[in-house]
Parts: sequence; C-alpha cells; structure tokens
Amino acid sequence: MDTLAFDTHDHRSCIASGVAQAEAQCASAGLQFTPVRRRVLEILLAGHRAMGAYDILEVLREEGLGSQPPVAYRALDFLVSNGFAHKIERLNAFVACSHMAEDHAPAFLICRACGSVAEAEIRLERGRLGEAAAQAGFTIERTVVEAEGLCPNCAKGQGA
Amino acid sequence: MDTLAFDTHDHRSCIASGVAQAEAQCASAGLQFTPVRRRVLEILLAGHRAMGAYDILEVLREEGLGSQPPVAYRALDFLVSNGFAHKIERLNAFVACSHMAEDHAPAFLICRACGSVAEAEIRLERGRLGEAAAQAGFTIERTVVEAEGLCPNCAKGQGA
DNA sequence: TCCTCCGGTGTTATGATATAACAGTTGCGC
DNA sequence: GCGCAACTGTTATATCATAACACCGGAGGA
Repeated sequence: MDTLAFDTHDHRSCIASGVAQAEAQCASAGLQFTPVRRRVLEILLAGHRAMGAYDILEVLREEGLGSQPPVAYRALDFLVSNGFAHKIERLNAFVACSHMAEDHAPAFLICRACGSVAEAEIRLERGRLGEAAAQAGFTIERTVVEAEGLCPNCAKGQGA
Repeated sequence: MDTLAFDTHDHRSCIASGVAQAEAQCASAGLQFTPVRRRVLEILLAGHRAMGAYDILEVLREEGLGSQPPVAYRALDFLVSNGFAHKIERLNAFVACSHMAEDHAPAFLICRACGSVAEAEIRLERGRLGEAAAQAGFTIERTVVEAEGLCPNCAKGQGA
C-alpha cells in the first residue's frame, strides 16, 4: 500500500525517478518517449494527484507544447496504455503510476475531501470476484477498482 | 454471482419484480416513486444492460415523459442514491440493480464485445484493499469495482 | 379555508469530457 | 528520392452532465 499521497513529502525525487523509469522502459521496449509525453508525465508526477485532461492541457498550452484537446488525450493514452499513468474512472481524471516497474492491476483510494489519490495494488482475479468470474466463464482483461472515502488527514479535520 | 446477463431468459418477470421491489421499498421509506422514476427503472430493467442517460432520455421523450437531460439525470440520481440502479463508471452508463433487497457494494463484469453487464456483490472492505485502507487510516465510504473482459458467449464466438 | 413550504418537474443554457478526421512533419529503410 | 509509419497540429463535433430558475401540486399548520 502506498500511502505517500496522504503524507507530506518532498517529491522532486518522485518526478525525477518516475520520468527516468518511464524513459528506461520506453527505451527497452522501443517506444518513443517524446517531449509532449514526457512533459505530461512530469505534470502528473508533479501534481501528485488526479488531474483532468484539460488541466494538463492548460499547462501544455502555457508552455507552447500544444493547445488542443487531442494533444493531451493522445499523450495520456500513451502513458495509460503503457502503464506509466492510470485513469481514475470515478473522477474522469488521470494520475501518474506509482509502481512503474511492476506489471500490476491498480486500485485507488480517493479522498472525497482533499482529492488526493493513493495507489494500491490488488489482484482482483485472485479474490472473490475473480472466482465468480471464472465460474461464470468470464475472462477478465482489465479491472477498475476505486474506493472513495476520507483520508486520515481529512478524517481528523472534519469527521465526516 | 448473477450471471443472468449472460444467459438468454425471459425477463418480463425481472421487470415486474424489480419495479415491485422498488415500489415497496419506496413506500416503506417514505420516498416518492413517481411516474418518471418508475418508467426509468422499467427502461433499465427492460434493457438489462448498461444504458447511457441519453438513451433513456430518448425513450422518455418518445413517451412524452420529459425531453431534457435533467429529467433523465434526476430520475437516475434518485434510483442510484436509493440503490435501485447503479452507475457503471467505466461506461458512463447505468444499470438496474439486480439485488435490490440487500444492502450491498456492487461489482460488475462488463463484456467489451456485446456490452452486457453482470452484477456481483463484493465486500471490498474485507479483502486486501480494505486491510490496506484500514492500515493507512483511510475510511472507505463507497467502492467502484468493474472488471472488463469477455463474457462466455463472446469468448466462444471470437476468442479475442 | 387559505397559505406556505417543499419536493418534484419542465426548460434554457452551458459546462466538462472526449474523439473523429485530416493535414503536416519527421525519420527511416529501400 | 520515395514510400511508409509514427507523431503532432488543428478543426470540428460528439458525448456526458449540471446550474439555475419558473412552475405545479400536495401536506400540514394558522
């Protein structure tokens, strides 16, 4: 469980190491880690929270890296399909992946008060839903697991 | 596990019993089961699959029950908040609940080929994510669990 | 009885999210 | 040089969702 998102910390290193990992994986997989893609990943890593495509687009626009939605969506598609970022369906938003090295099925804890998002790993296939799916003959290819609630910081502050 | 959605069946009875259950629960909880709300639930039960708000709106419109988006969204909000229907975040769509009697955390199996959706029940809080969340001090209030893949029927037909 | 409040409905307008389609560019191998 | 493939830039539009306000009708008190 990665509770980083709920703690204060210096994440300059997250950004650097995230980008470095992505770069390395792209190099070894023959994928193009272009400026726009790199920049979008940096923005996500820097935000360290879920960001909408249009939030990201705004940053890109200020930097002259592209000003139309498809620019952001294409970069995000690339990052998501290659496991460098994830989409939070519940929020229609994106976060940088915090376990880039491993192949994994992501799960998220989303704080409804402060919007922070923590990434966990869950092997749904091995749990009850997985059993039920197997029994029904259903082949799971992809999972969306998102829990919404209150993070420790916000729970302290307001109780509800 | 409810694999109904993957079997052929006569679901006139699903519709009747679903509506009856909702009606009974509304009566006992002092909620208004108005014509629009009833009709939207019927449409969802009849579809027996995930439907977009605008799909539903189109039916309502043909029947003179309202023609603007808020009409559909309000009825859907009512049904979802009271557990008579669920939203599939992955599809931005809605399905009638198949376990109306029980208080439950829904989980879904979504076939990417035919679009059918089966509802299962899962107690995420009791699984690994629940443990991790508890350990991190995170309070889970609501969960989104959706597995995408191939249902048995589509797997037979096309393999991939 | 009448009034007021409240929840629901009808409508306009708009916001937010996402993609289709096509032109232009660059790098690469033949 | 040429064709191809991948990426980018842009226009236009599709799709999903809600804010805001007017109206209506029933419940309950004065």
